[in-house]
Amino acid sequence: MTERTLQQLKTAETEKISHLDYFNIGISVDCVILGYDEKELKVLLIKSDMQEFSGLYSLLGDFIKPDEDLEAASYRVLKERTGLDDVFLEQVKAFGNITRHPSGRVITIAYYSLIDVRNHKLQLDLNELHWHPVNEIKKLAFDHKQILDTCLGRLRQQVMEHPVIFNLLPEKFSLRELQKLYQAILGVELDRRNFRKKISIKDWLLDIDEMEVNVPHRPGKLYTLKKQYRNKAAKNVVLQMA
Amino acid sequence: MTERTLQQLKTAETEKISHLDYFNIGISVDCVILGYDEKELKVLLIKSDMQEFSGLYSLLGDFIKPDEDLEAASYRVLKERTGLDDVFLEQVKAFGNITRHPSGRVITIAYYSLIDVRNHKLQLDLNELHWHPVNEIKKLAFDHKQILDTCLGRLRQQVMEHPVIFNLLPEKFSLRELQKLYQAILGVELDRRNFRKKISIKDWLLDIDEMEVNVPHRPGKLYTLKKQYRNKAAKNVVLQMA
DNA sequence: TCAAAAGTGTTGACTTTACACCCATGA
DNA sequence: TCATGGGTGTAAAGTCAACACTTTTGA
Repeated sequence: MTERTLQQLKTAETEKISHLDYFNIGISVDCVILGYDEKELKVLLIKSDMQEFSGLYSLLGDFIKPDEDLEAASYRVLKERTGLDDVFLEQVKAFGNITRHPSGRVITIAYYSLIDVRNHKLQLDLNELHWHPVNEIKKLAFDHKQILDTCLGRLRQQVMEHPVIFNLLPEKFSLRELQKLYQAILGVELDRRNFRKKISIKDWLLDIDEMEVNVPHRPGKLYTLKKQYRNKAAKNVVLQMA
Repeated sequence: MTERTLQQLKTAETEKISHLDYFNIGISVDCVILGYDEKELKVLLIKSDMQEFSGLYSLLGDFIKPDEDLEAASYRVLKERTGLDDVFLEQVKAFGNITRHPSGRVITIAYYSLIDVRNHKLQLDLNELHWHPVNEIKKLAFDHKQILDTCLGRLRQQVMEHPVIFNLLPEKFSLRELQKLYQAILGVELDRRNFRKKISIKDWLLDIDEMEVNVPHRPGKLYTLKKQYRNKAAKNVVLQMA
């Protein structure tokens, strides 16, 4: 870390003063913004600007404005950081340990978001904002590692029940790309034939009669998610016993 | 409603003044406290003391204190209302619509709790606090109907994966009681033989070599949940694709 | 002609469902 | 003796997992 960077850091004390309006209890949203780059699941992180967490990365978040819905605050964070506003976003849970924020009492509401990394040609280099492979993350500022893990757990839970994973892919994709993405999220190897069978039973995909181009092997068919499944809000899962 | 009751009601305005400390954004917890009385799943509700919701019932909740964990606040509400403190409690999600509370901006974090109704011989008659069959609830104060429905959905989701349902039963129970409880929660009829098979595979239960007494039919064996499953905190569900 | 992945079915193991009879108890 | 639920097994259907060969393309 350079001298210059050190001087720019806020302390918990200075942040507390600048956000004084919020402190009895402050409320924020934190977004686990996930993307996929053909190999790995990645999360968008920013270098923490708090001295207490110097050198660590943190999730993207902000305080909620008094006249702003929870979802609106999350969408605002997303829009500010990625330029995207038509994205999948789902609340996971609230985190509220007394000591989780060094500036004072801050309860945060965690969201996870799935975006197609090809859609944002944005200012990633600003603000030390970067994609990080989720599997390589050991430690984050605040309790953000715990938040990340909780959100990844929720994603794994949703992924076979609901067609949410497609938010991470471009509009047209091959079954190979889709399978690799499932494998990246679930952390398992899947049998190719069984995978294709399972997906075809779900009847989520539309065969658009196009083929891959510029692949160094036999091109596969391209598919797209059927329109009726392209909602950006998740539904509640209801499992049945019998 | 009597004249006397009307006079006691707070208005949003008076509540706003008395809770002024909390308002930029107020944060509360709301508890969906569920019990089971051998026939139905019931939820503990209190008659709303806000004029805006006069005649309606609401969940039990309170504002979070600045030095209090989210879970601690929920446990406090439970303890105050039921006298119980060793109960199952799990966070579901936060609700934060701008207009959800007439006194101002209040974000609430919803918990659901499972208790054995036989354990609390408490002051139910005070404060118009009563058990209500969940299936008969049409409308509640605030957005509490939505919160209730969301919590019930979460309960249904958890119930076959994790041994949480036993928190609603006395320590010793028969398989019939257990089956009826599953049916009440899931809203389905289950085949008795298949149910017993499925439960026995899970290996959650200990045969304590006692029989039901005072039943008007052949007494069934009594079981108890094995000690290793008797934790009061739920675990995250992780579903696997293959 | 090689490397890489596409495309495609079958079998056996396991899981789930549907279903019926006799037994023990209290009223 | 009747009503109620206890206790128990099997067969058929459905689902899931394992597995291999031929084809198409680009290098």
